[in-house]
Amino acid sequence: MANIQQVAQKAGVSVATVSRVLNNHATVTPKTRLKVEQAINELNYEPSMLGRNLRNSESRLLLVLIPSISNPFYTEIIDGIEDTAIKNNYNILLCDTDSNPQRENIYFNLVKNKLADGIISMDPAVDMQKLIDLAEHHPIIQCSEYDENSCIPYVTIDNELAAYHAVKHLIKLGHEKIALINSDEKFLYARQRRQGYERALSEFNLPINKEWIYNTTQLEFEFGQQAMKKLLQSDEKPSAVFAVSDTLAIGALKEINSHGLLVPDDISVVGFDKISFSSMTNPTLTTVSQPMYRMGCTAASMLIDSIQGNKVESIVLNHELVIRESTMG
Amino acid sequence: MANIQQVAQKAGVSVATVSRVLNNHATVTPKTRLKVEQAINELNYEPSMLGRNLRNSESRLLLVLIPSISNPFYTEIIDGIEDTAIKNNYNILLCDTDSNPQRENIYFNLVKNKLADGIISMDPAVDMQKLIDLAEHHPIIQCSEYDENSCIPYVTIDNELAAYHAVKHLIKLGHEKIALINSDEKFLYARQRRQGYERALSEFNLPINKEWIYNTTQLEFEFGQQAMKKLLQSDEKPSAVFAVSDTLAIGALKEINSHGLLVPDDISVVGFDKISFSSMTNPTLTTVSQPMYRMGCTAASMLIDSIQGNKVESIVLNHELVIRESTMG
DNA sequence: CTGAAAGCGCTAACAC
DNA sequence: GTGTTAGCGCTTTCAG
Repeated sequence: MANIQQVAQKAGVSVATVSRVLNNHATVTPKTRLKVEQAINELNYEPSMLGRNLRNSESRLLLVLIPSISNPFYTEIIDGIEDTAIKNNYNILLCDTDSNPQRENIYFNLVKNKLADGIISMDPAVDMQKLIDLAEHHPIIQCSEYDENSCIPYVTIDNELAAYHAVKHLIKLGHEKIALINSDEKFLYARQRRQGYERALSEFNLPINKEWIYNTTQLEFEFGQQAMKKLLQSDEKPSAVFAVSDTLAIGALKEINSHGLLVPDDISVVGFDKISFSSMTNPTLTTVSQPMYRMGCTAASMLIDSIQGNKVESIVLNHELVIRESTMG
Repeated sequence: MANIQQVAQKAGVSVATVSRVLNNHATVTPKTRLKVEQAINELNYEPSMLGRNLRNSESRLLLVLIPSISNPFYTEIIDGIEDTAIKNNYNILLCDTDSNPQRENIYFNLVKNKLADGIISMDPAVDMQKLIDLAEHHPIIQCSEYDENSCIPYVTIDNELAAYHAVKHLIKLGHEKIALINSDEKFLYARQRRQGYERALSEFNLPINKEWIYNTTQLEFEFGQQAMKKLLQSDEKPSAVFAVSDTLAIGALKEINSHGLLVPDDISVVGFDKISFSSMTNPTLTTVSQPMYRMGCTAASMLIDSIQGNKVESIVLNHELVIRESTMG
């Protein structure tokens, strides 16, 4: 692969001039510019980002940390991030951390080592202390998941309010025995959604029954099934279930089905995230929709802003309750 | 951020010695090594990959091209790639091409520009000519999808045989009216799977009915629904459906359901890929399982081999038919 | 408007 | 064992 030297030689100019042509520095005669462009074409030359980045100490690469590529929730957010990044002449690097600290470390090092300019973290299981340390010297944005105590900017929705709305919807339908399938409450969003759940119940003077609250360790379908199985064993069966993730809700749906019960006639179900599969279930799933694409765009804009040395403020976006068959008695 | 110079100065040695310590070149006195390590710690020094890569002209980054992060089929493959890459001290960069040639270009440039050492392409819609051109100077492996005429090495399964097995399974169950929901036959796997479908029918002297063959333009659920809708309108309704992707099969399932028909009693359904959702549907889906994790591992090994200058041979792995409720009359 | 030259951070010959 | 130095490919002063 040719380098800038060879192009310069072929064009009969200096490397500086070639560089000027490459970077559109207006101060080049059309004639020399033409010569250089010809040489570039003939040699099939492509500038090396490595040299450029080393010189400019920037990589124009953004890291996006996701716990697992298999969670469909992230799909649209990433589209938003990617579109915005490309628009600003950045590229993104998807980092599947698997919630594994060792992998996490690798990606953090990419930033420390100047191979990436900043990070958008969407991993709820991220090592917060390390992220905070990194944020001292490098631009970092949290997306969807965040830490309220750190001063790392974030973009998210109001999880408490969203959960409140979901549960209130069930109450308005006449449900009084509403179960909660929550994920691990070490995650902030899990704690917030539980608060919303409890607030809705309290507001309508419904008791909070511990037997109807189940915490899963993970978000895969199977954990939703397991949770539902347990809930169906309780002394008094709930008549509705709010799951903090569509994947869990879909698992619950499956379990309810396999017990010969009907949704929503016997039990109503509400999920969270509006993943694409949620309209393929039978019945289709009522769920809380986050503005995922916009969330991604916002996070990317914030990160790029931050890279360019600007101060950025955290943002809370609006959610929306999507009512479908699983709550349409 | 400190650089190697400052470390050398602080430790009272030369940069070469620091470099030796960093790269574990045994020829360093324990005493000096200690001094250097101390300086590294005090300065919080992290070597810059940019400098290192420029010097070594390698990035130890592998590009993985996927058409869309939302297709669950790729999840496990990527796990395999990632594990193997990390084991060999490489990192991977997930590239969501969206089957958009412009994005594709960006990623190709990363390789040309030495920011990545090689590519694993899983995008069936990739611009083959460009890929072939790139492969002349850069290590490239095709995974799952491939071009039979290029000499780019690939790892895949025998799609024709897999489809043959799936359809034969339906025939053995007594089905004679078997529909095919295929994707766009500009893709090799689509052509191969159709061949397998036709071979099975021919072998049992079943006619090939054009009305029962439907080609979708995309793989999302909705396209499976649409296809099934069309098939249910045909003069003679099929009694079984083979879809070349689980996502399509799930869409078909949904459509059959919403017509008040039962699977498998009225219509049996077979999918392809064994994505995680396929066990969450009602009924669970019979499907063809590819050894995805191993496929990913293999692709990564081949790529790394290729980067290290070795010749690599294409590999065909075995598939497996997973029989579940959707064909258990 | 263009060229010469320094230097980004690092590694590997080559000396000593 | 360790230091000196050239150079990876590029951009950007500074002169002219």
